[in-house]
Amino acid sequence: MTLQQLKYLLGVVDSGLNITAAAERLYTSQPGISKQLKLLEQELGVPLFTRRGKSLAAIAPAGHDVIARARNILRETQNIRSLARDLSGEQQGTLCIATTHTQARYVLPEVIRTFRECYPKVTLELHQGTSEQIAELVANNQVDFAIATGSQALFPGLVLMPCYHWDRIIVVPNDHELAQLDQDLDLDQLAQHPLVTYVFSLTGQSSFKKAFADAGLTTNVVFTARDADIIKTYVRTGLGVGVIAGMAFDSHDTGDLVAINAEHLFPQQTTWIGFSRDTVLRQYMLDFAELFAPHLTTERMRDVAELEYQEEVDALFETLVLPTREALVYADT
Amino acid sequence: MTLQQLKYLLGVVDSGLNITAAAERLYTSQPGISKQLKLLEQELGVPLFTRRGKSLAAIAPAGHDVIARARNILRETQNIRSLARDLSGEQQGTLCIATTHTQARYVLPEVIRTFRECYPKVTLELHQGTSEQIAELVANNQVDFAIATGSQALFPGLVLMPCYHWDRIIVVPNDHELAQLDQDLDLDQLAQHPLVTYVFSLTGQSSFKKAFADAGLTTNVVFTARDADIIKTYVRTGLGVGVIAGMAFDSHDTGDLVAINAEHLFPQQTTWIGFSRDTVLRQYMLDFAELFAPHLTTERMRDVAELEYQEEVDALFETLVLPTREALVYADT
DNA sequence: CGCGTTTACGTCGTTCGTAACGATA
DNA sequence: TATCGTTACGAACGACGTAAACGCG
Repeated sequence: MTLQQLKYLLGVVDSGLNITAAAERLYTSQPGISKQLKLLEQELGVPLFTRRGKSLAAIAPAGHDVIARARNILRETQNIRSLARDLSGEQQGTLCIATTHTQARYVLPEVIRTFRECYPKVTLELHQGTSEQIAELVANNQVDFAIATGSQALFPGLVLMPCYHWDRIIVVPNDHELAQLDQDLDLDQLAQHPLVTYVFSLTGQSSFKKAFADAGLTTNVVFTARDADIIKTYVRTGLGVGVIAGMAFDSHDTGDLVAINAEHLFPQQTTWIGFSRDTVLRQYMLDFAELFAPHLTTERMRDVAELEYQEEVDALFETLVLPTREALVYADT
Repeated sequence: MTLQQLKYLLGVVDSGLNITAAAERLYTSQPGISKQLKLLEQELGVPLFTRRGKSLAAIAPAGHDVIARARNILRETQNIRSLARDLSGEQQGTLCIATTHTQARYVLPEVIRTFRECYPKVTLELHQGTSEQIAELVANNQVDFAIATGSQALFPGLVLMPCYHWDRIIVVPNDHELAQLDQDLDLDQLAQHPLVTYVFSLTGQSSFKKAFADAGLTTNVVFTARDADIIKTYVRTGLGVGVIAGMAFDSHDTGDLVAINAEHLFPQQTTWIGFSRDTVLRQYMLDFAELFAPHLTTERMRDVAELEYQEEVDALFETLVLPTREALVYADT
């Protein structure tokens, strides 16, 4: 058994049991992988795959176990490398983040700008996707950090640390009747308008629906989108009243849109950052998290990583008063 | 980084930083290890050891981290091999048990006899030692099972499963005055005699002292030994009254010794068997445990291995009525 | 006939063990 | 001087890549 063999094994599995594809991904020759796979199976004395003709058809029962162990092993080799690089003062590396559109578009740019100044040699990889896609990346150990809001249930293997609170706002065109209101809006009024908001995923956005349901109101959601830019576009065309994340309204919108406070209408949201308990974080990763949420000090994160259960993590952060997003504005882009 | 390099690394560490010794243990040449170690350090860019002249003096800070990860990696390779061997119906292997004298001498022989009949090709390794020595072996992943009584605190990384209950008995020579008693002995009477019993370790034997202390009595322990054989020897010479584990009194003793029931004097003891949560157990290992304690079925053990905390394990077994040792007698040796 | 895997084979790099050297106590 | 680690070197092995053959859809 060799680390290479295990690496090849996972490469093949992650390429959909296509050896040729795996060879390209791993920058090596296809017969080489084929041979090493055979050697591994031979050494273990168990077929790891079921084959149809010459092709790999599926993962054999034994394969699943072996693959899971192999992932642990390769993760630990990565951990060793990370440890060593950090200790030798190496400033190069990769920071891989999976996050939602809102974070990627409205929150992270400034954080990343600062980060790049501190660590110009670190390659940044930013994956934007739905909560489910983020969870997928996390499950395969393909990202260092996941940043999202709500939907904690999707990330069982991660340590989730709350970063800041935020509230929704309502956006309407300048000339909309709601723009003229001189008192606080209430849910009744809002429910009388066609609404444009985020796609209802498992992202905890159901708190949107719930707010109306609790008030005994029915809503008329005429359009949903994944990101605030599209919502704003349709709000501008007069399709309806937009409900978006507070930080998604910026100075460029003030010309033709008006933001209306909705703190009192919907529950506060919490954005968190998560990482895998069994992955070693490089110093620059910890520093990134601290840039993103200043209360996430290196020390605190290392403490948190030792905890076994998410409940303990939550308990630790419960005593902290989290800032709201507004309090964290790094600069106005 | 190679699995070999990691294996060599651990070999050197486990040989007290002596490369020559590691080479012998690993059945390879000493320069080979030397070179691979250097290559590893070079690849990682961090010294893993501090050197005094040419000799390895100590493990560098980076080394500790790397070594810990390397142990995880090698454990997982072992797990892969175990899985594969089991799935391919291989009946060969090694069963390594660390246990106390009482178990090794009075309980295990019969279990092992049966086990060997079922699995003649499995090499048995039995290490006898104090609780602390057993804990040491366990910590280094050198045994599959630990079997002991009490002292659960010494084994934080293990899943401990209770096997059976037992009580102490009192042994005296045939002609001793206590041998003539026709009623139950009480602590008062016992305290008036010089006592011979087990060494007080952390083995939970303190319940011995505690029983007397709770009754407001002081004892006169004139001799302690690690094993019942020695205690019985000194009891025969008239040194004092022996207090030993019930199963340590067998038919060979009936000629010149008398056993007196002491169930009502001291709390009941529980013997457990423990294994590491992150080690894959071969089928024959599970079968051994079941031979040792019939309620430890394969299914139950696999369930228990999934639990994160010992408290959950305890809870699961709490609902079971454990047998006493006597109920488990396999045969009289 | 194309796609993907296996087989065959030559090349290259690496590991291994022996032997000699160096350093340390 | 004895012990232990490093360096040097030749032999053997193993991995890799190219090229060709094979099976399957």
